[in-house]
Amino acid sequence: MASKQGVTIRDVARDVGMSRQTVSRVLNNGPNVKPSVRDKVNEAIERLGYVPNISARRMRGSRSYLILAINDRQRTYENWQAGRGNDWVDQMLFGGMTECEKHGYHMVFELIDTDPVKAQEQLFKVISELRPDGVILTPPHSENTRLTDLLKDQGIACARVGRREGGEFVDVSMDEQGAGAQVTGHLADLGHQRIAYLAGSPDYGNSLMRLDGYRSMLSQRGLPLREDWIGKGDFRFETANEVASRWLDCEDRPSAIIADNDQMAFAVLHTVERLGLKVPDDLALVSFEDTPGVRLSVPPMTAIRQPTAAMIARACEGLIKQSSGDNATGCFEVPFELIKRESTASNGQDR
Amino acid sequence: MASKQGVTIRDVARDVGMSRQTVSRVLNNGPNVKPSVRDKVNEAIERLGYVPNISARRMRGSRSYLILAINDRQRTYENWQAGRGNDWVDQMLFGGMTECEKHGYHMVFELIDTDPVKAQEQLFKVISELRPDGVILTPPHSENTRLTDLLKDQGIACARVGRREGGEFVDVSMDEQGAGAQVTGHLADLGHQRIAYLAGSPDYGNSLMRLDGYRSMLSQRGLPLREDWIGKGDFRFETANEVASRWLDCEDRPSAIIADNDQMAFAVLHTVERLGLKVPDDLALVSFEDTPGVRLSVPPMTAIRQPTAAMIARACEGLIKQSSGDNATGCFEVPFELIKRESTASNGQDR
DNA sequence: GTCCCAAATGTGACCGGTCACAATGACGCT
DNA sequence: AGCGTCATTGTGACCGGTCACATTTGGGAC
Repeated sequence: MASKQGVTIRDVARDVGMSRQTVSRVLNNGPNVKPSVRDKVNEAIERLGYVPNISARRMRGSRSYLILAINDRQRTYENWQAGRGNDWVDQMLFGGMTECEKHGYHMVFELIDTDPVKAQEQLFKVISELRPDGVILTPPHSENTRLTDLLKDQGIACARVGRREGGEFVDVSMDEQGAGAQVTGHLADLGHQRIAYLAGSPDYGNSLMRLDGYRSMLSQRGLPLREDWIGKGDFRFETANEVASRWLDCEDRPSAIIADNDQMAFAVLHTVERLGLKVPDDLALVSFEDTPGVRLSVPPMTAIRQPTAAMIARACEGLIKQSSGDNATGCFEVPFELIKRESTASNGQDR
Repeated sequence: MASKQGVTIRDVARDVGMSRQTVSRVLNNGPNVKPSVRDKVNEAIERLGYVPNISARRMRGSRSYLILAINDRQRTYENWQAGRGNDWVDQMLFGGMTECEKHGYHMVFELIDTDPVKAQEQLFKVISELRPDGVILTPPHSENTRLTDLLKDQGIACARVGRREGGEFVDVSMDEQGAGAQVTGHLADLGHQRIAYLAGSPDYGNSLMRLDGYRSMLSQRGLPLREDWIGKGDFRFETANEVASRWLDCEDRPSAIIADNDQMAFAVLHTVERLGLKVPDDLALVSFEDTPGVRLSVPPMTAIRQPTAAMIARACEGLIKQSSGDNATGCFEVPFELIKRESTASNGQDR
């Protein structure tokens, strides 16, 4: 049959007439290797098709070359079951892999429960088994201090997506306030003066930051701020529907609505349809979440694209640096993007 | 700081006053362990919080407890970049993890290039590093014989998604022909008698199988088969647009269209809109691909949901069995689902 | 030429499990 | 009691790398 294990470091060492350790030094870019030897070893590695075995590396060595990405099981399940259409993991994979590859790392994805205690048990098991060099926590687990404490205790580097404290972590986030401002500015640029904001939960920090951006941009552009046009939503379709109906089913209606997430944006679209209005002619619409549904709706919506891939890439970069000994902790912001689509393709000036 | 490695098998052995090997036997459900000893060991494992280290396990042992899932880099990139909204990896993760967890396995996702030679090099590198117990190839890599040959040569079990040969592989697919038939039957049940089929590429086997299903169901229901209502598409939006225009912009138009993928279904929707028609009142529409866009379009489309999660779960199950010694190769079909949504919510009888 | 120190290289142990095989114990049968 | 067989348990080696430390080499200062 087949050789279960191919070429080993000893084979390479024998080939070039050097010791294992010298080959190991070349592999790890260690110091004190004569350039000529380094070249000879590299040539032999190439020629023999030697690839170091990752399991063996982490036995005696301190690095495992694995980055573990944690996602929430319930959330993943719901997205899947409800067919809600989220490509979060797709983006994580793309962003993370691209970065990991550069450094010879691999990504393992794991689902854990939302319940903090269960989550801790599950994470403990996984990190004991795999001993990854770093763990990426995504919401809602980035908030779970049991997990961060566990990782600290086990001496495993940790990156948190959506937090901005830094300290001993690699915190990666986007500029929510700037996004709120930019969205509002975009609408103002189009001539809109009657811009409503359908907010998510006030318990959710990011939501408040966006709202801040909205407020400050309105005042910066000298536009009126109407408190009755700041809708108290809860990220859900139904609630947003009610608010949108109240706003739109009257003469004194806004010319643009900013929705805090995709579900609420859909709700607005739904209401608009029901009232016989048209997007973007009668109403400009922007979503704060660029999920597939938002991109493919009729009409496609202008949206803030959360830089998931870039955030995960940044997290990986930090964790890998961290495991190489460099201190890479801190709080990092990744640039977001405003994707302009048809839902804001009209001119707001004439209203 | 922290203890880099926690409890080892020797700690457990010492605790219960037995040898490492006995503990190992308990871990692996080996034979010939006295029940009382087994219980005592399990209790100690629980109490000490012992979790076997996966890297150490695969050193001398033959299993690595890793399943490697291969996705196409370009495809993933395009889905991401174009914002096309595919939740393929999300579903893979959900299906794969759920199965892997049961058996103490982990999933590693890797992206490789479409080019067959590069793909082979990249796969070689990854399997040399990780030595996974099994590899799942997804399209288009399930067709690449360089990869399957490599895996055979290296003695690594291989599952292929979307193929149906079996042999020495774990081939997992869905019943495309049945899906074609069921979709057609669903429309016939609603009273539709004028059902058109917008086919993808004739080079693509699955596409032909669906078409077969369409044909046989039409004849089974005694409905007319019009060759001019079998549109030759290429899975792309533009081409489908032309075909749909030709069909719909006349009096003698179909009352229902089946589109071979989501892009073509969107194209039909687009054409319908342009012509001032309505779905589902003037035309029933079904997509053969249940991507997020399809679920969230206006109106939401009836579609065949490709059982991605279930197929990956099945693949994992097969690979894990295979690495336990059982022969689990073969050709397996996973049940698909017809998701009925608004795009077929009208009665075709009155046409 | 000699000495010294740094650069370059080599050696044995070790990481934490599993394998192959040896050793012991228990039980039934003649 | 003696013996064979099978169930149960233990022992040393080993997987393929890296660590810590030992050893050799090389080049400049004296």
